[in-house]
Amino acid sequence: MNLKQFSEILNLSQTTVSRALNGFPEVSEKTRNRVQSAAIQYNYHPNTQAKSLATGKSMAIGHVLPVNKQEIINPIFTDFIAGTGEILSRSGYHMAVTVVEDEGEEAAYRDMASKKSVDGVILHGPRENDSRIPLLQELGIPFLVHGRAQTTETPYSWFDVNNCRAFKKATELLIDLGHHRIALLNGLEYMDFAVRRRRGYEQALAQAGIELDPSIMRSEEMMEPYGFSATMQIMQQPNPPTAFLVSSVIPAMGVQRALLKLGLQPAKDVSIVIHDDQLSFLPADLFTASRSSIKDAGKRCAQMLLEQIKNPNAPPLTELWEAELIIGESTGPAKNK
Amino acid sequence: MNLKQFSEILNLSQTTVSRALNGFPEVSEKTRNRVQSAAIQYNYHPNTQAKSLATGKSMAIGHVLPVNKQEIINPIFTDFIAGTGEILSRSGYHMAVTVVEDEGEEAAYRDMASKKSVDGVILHGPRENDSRIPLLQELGIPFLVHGRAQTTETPYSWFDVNNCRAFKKATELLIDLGHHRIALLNGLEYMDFAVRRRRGYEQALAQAGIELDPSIMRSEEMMEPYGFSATMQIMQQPNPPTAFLVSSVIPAMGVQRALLKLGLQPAKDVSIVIHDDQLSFLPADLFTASRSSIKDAGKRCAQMLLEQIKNPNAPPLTELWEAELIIGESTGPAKNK
DNA sequence: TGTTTCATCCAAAGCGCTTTGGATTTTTCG
DNA sequence: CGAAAAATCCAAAGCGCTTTGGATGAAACA
Repeated sequence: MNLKQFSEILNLSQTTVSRALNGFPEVSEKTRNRVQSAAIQYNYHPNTQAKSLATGKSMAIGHVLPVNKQEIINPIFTDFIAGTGEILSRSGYHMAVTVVEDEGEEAAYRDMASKKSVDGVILHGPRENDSRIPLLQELGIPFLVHGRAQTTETPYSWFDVNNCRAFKKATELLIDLGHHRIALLNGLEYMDFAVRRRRGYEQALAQAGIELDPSIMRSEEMMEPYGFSATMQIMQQPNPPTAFLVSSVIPAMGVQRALLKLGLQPAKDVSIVIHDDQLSFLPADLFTASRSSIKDAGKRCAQMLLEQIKNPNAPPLTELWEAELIIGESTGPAKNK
Repeated sequence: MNLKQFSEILNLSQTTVSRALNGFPEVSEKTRNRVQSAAIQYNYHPNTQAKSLATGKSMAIGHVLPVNKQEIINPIFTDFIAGTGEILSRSGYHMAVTVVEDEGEEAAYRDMASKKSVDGVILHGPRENDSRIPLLQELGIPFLVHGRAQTTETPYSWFDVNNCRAFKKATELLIDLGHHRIALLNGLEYMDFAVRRRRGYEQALAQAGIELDPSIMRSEEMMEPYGFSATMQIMQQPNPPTAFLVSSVIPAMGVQRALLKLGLQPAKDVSIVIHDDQLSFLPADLFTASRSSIKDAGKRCAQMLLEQIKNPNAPPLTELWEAELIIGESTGPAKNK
């Protein structure tokens, strides 16, 4: 059923029907009600493409997901879009997801711009210096960065969690518990968030007068086997740490597996603090954690992007959330030697 | 830049340019080359909406993701779309992802049909008797089910892994190793795949003359804490099992955590066999597993759906893959009492 | 040379919607 | 009651593309 047919049923012009459905004031309440209930009755929805073509808005926001060399997509993405999707669908938007190999990302954005296939974009996983930001600015697509890029100085909109502070506090907690050798299992340190996390860790150690020891610091993609093997290795070195600071629940599962395998009890023998993205399928209360919901982040990102699409000339929006420090069962006082 | 402007640059009609770009034979190779290289030079891409409107194809395929009461989206979705997306983008399609609350799913499909916003749909997580299948048939949207629905008898296209056989073989493996008390940690048993898995387990036990024992069988959403708590509970019952058959790597991580915590060694004290969807961020070789790549499934589903969109009157396509049984480090002979 | 065929290109009609500018009807008020 | 103002509705132009049904010119043939 298209507008023409639908308006003939109602004995109204296409104009009036369109206006009635889109909330314009030039139509009486009586007519509007009649139109709206008929739309439900006949299950009439305007054709998406035609509407987009006429209005120039695609009513879609894009996610470009790079599949990296290891062929994995970051699993937090699932939770993120659960949040984003909820907000967007409430506003009549949908999500256009494009999966690309790492190098194809720029082409994907150019494509979107040229085809006018999305009204805005959420940028994932910003690097310290991220070329996608100037690209999107050049292309004129409204976008919101989930995270930040340190070295980019032209202003842009972002939403981030205070990773530096979160890790500083987490480290301080461990220090207060008497830990002096604290291992850091960080994410890949070309990612902006990982750099900030490391900085927080370093600041806390410096304040306490503890020297950095690269032999108990690692930086890799946040997968379970990474946590396991790093822990096995680090714990079998001379002078092993008494605590681990881990960048995500996923490698933390590996840390725990390693400790148990080594006959060590979490909390009692070795403390663990993690940054917890609250992945819904992994245990929540197991670890002491700086917690920050990825799903809520998704929601907020969607809201901010929509706001920006609405008034494109407003200055960039930025928002920084603090992580909450949650004491779980994975920390305890350092054992005296 | 739109077609009009672009064709003026080339001193050609819009018709000729459109035909040159879309591979029609009525245009000389010389002209085609000229047009194609100019398209690259000026970064001309046809407007998506206009093209869709004119052709009647949206060049999009839809995923509807229900967020369940626990507010989680199945994490295997990430790996699945990594596969799907790769195939689709190669054919010029993109993915439209809609997140809905459980009840909103039907409305989401009706919406898609009425708005003509997608050319096809991939249906996730079929129930034993799934009302979405007749709905999509009624709406006339081409669709492919990832999985099957036992009790639906009108034919439809599906792709599935032989869950029954996989679990039968896995159970037989354990039996051959001398295990007679085998716990089953299944997924939610209103899901079709879970029913089939249970059936495989039951068949193997029956063949070996082992009676079912509901006290060592569980059925829940496949999350890590489920594996942990079920294992703790089951192992502390009288006459605990010597082996676990687990529906996914995620709860299996919990099983392992529980065993280690109880001071039991996987493989040596208690064997574990899992069904492994090869989630890229969890350990792969840790477990003996019936393995089947979710990403490859995503690829194949995309291909099948595209084929179906191409010839809509062809009979439904179906494909059943066998899982591979991989011997890992989590199984060993049953201990003699 | 005049007639047929190809090869090549084009003008214009849609696809289903929004929106401008105007027409028609109803209400208001001196 | 008649004119002006307000309320309500409509015809038609466009959004940027594809595609039908010709038109045009070059090559082929007799």
